[in-house]
Order: sequence, then C-alpha cells, then structure tokens
Amino acid sequence: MADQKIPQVTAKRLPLYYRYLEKLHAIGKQRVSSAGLADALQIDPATIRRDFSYLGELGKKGYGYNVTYLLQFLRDFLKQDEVTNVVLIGVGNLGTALLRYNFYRSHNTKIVAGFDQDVSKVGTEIDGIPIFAMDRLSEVLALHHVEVAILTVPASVAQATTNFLVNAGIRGILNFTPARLNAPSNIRIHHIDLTVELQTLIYFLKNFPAEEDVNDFTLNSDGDD
Amino acid sequence: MADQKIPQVTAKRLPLYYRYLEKLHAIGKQRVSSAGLADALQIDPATIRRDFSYLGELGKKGYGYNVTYLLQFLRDFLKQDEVTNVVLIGVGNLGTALLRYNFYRSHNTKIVAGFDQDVSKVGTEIDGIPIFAMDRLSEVLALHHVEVAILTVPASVAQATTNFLVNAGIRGILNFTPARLNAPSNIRIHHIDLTVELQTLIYFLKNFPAEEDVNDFTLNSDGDD
DNA sequence: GAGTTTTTGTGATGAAACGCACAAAAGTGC
DNA sequence: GCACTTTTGTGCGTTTCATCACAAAAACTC
Repeated sequence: MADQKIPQVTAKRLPLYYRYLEKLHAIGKQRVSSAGLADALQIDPATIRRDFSYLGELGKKGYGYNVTYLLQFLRDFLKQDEVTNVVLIGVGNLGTALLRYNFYRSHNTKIVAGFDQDVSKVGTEIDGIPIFAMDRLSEVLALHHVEVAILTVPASVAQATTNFLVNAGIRGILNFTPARLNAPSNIRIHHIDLTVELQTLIYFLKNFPAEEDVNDFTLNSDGDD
Repeated sequence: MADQKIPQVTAKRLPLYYRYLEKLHAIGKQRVSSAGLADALQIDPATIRRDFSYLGELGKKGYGYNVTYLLQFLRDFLKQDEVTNVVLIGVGNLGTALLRYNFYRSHNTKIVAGFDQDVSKVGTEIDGIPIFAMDRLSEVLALHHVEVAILTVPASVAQATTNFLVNAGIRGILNFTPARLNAPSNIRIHHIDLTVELQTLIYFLKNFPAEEDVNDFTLNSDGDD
C-alpha cells in the first residue's frame, strides 16, 4: 500500500529509524521530533522528515511524531513481524561469526542453516544452527522458504557458488566476498566489502587529515602535498 | 597532479580497480580497456574512465590502459606500499573473525593488536595477534603508530569506547556496531551495519521483486549511507 | 600508409539525493 | 482565547554522481 517508490537511500535509513524508535519506546518516550531523531542518528532533520513523507503524513505539526504510532507503522511497513529465513554459505571464520551474530533476536531475520563443503563441518551445529553439505541446499530452501543467502565463501569459488545458489532459487545475496558476482538481473546482490571499507577509510585519513564534519564527505584537498 | 578533488564514490571504487588490476597483472595481461574493466567489475565504462580521469590521463586512445602502469599508479596513489597498522577493539565473535581475516596478505593493512576487557582473553593470541586490556591502548597505539581502529564491541559500550579511542589518539574508526557514534568532526567514522544491510536487501526483495541493478555495492559510512 | 577500428577523455545532460527555508498547522502559556 | 512557540511537510535550489555521445587520437589492417 504505502510504497510507491521509495528512494534507495531512504529504504536504507528506515531500519535505522526503526531501531532507534524501538529504543525510545523501550524507555517510555511518547513523542519525538525530527530534530530529536536527527541528533541521535546524525542525519539532517529535513532528510528525516522527507523520508517519512514518502510513507505518508506520519507526524503532527507542532508536536512531532508519536513514538508508538511511528514504530508500529514502520514495523508494518518493514514487515518486521514476518520472520525471514536466510541461509549462510561458507562456514569459515566470518561465516561462523555471522552464524553466532544472532540477527534474529533484534530483527526478524533468522539464519536457518549453514552450508559448507568441508565434510568435517557438515553435520555439526553452530549456536543451534545446523551445517549441511551443499547438495542439501534445494531441500533446505524449500523447507524453510528461503530466498536470501549470505555468502561468505572464499572469493575463488564465489562465482560458482552464486550460480549454484541462483539455480537453487535464491533471489537475494548478501555478498561478503570481494568477487563481483555475475547473476541474472532479477537477482538482487548487495556487497559488503570489508577490505574496501577499511582501505577507503585509510585513504581518506591519509589524504584528507583533520577535515570537515564526520558526516561530510566532501573532499577538497586543501593543497598540502 | 593527482589529487585535487576526488569524489567519494570514486575513492571507494579505486581499491576495486586496484584489486582487479592485480589479478590481470598476475595472469600476464598487458592492457585493458574501460569496457574490459566494466565487464569484470560491473561498473559502467564511462564511470570508470571518469574515475581515472580524476587521477590524470592514464590511458591511451585506441589502446586502453597499460595494466602494469595503471597498477603501479594506483599502488602509489593508494599508498599500497606503506603498511598501515590498525587495532581491533572488542574480541567477540565478529572481532575474532576479523582478526583471522588477514587483511594484511592482500592489502597492506595489518591488525597489530586486539583489545578486550574480558580478562580471560587478555594475554592470549589469535592468529598471532596479541590481545590486550584496554588500559594498554595508548601504549600500543604509540608503539605501532596506529590511527585506525576497528570497532566490534557490543553496541551498549560503543559510545564510551569511542570516547576512549578518540582520547587515545585514534583518528579513524570502522564501526561494526549499530550505534551511531558521536565524535569530534576531525574523526572519520565509517559504518558497516550488518543488520541494516541484511534488512535492506530483504526489503528490496519483498517490495521490488525482479528489478534492475544487480550491482549495488553501496555501503554506509555515516552520512554516506 | 590510407582507411578502418578501437578507445580514451570530457562536455553536456540527466537523475538522485540533500538540505534550506517557509507556510501552515498544532501545541503551549498566561 | 489570544499571542507565541514548535514542528511538520514540501517547493525548490544545490550538490553529487552516472551516463550518453562524440571529437580526437592511437592502433590495427592490408
């Protein structure tokens, strides 16, 4: 209903709002203004109001936003009451950490199974999550209605694994490998590239020392060097 | 010559180019065109050419880019021959995985120490990286000239830890906690919010089935989410 | 070495997002 | 209930980034 066309950036901020509203609700706060949210989340208040305005007129002038109402609205909008099952492919260091990360408690996302080709891992459990061999994938996907996979395999097998996943019916991949994955255009892939993030941070530090606002990424190299 | 004003997005793509060029170089490829890079990296060739054009005229018309030259140029530009030491704060699941991740082999970034307040962890090593108590922080930072910290503590202590880090002289933070950190404006903070990434992926899947844009490697770094 | 092909670098245009600034509405105080 | 304050929702200018499209240059072909 609500969604016409929400800018991508907005969609990315909604979970942030949601999370903070949960916090406010937990401490019993009744109302919050865009300025209040802005302070806490370090997002411009106008941006926040604009974001909400895509969803409807959720606030009241001179008052702000009712925490409970807004929280409930976002919960519905983000379908936070439906549990989304996901699988994790590649039970290495990072994969294991993510299995233990427990997305479920705070967000209704549940890793229902891990997959690995290492036979010594198959059959074990990590934090109650069973580890299967890859050939059980289709079966598990069907059983738990899984459409999303977290990919934490070595880069060298990332593409082959992706092909396999797509074939098995996966529609969204959260890719932690540095590989650029090729997939049909209806498959949604988000990349989290840890080394790029680290390198970029270091690059900015080295090249633009002691500059503007934390939030501000304008890069003017005030001619030293 | 090189850096005047490089768009933030470009700076984020440079490590990508660098990594792929390394690969090309390793297999003995002499030249590459923006179209070739585009195919491999799933970035529009015009975007790639524009990115490089910020650094200078690195290609030759009718030829493309010389792999060795471009690689060397980027190596210099990204200061890939200098090792950057970083520390990791919070040796939990994720922290441990990152300690083992070995950024060093592929990129000249080295985690020289982990910190945790859990006394049972202090004094141990993970993959050869020693774990210290927080009160040794300043000492270690000074010894290894560290200015960057990876933050993998629980969200509840993220802000306090940040204050401590800033105080000790840290200038860049790669924040894996969901907390929005407050810090002086000269401190650079990049956020990697795993749950937001996962939730956003799921949101897009649920709401825009079968859409465009396989390639979305946006990550959030505070404002730049 | 003339003609054809490839490919860059960039001007121009478009698209997405940001954030200022303000009217309008609602709340607050006396 | 009147004056003042707060705060939203949004029109609009600005900024940032992506991409088209093409002249110019270099490379390739025969």
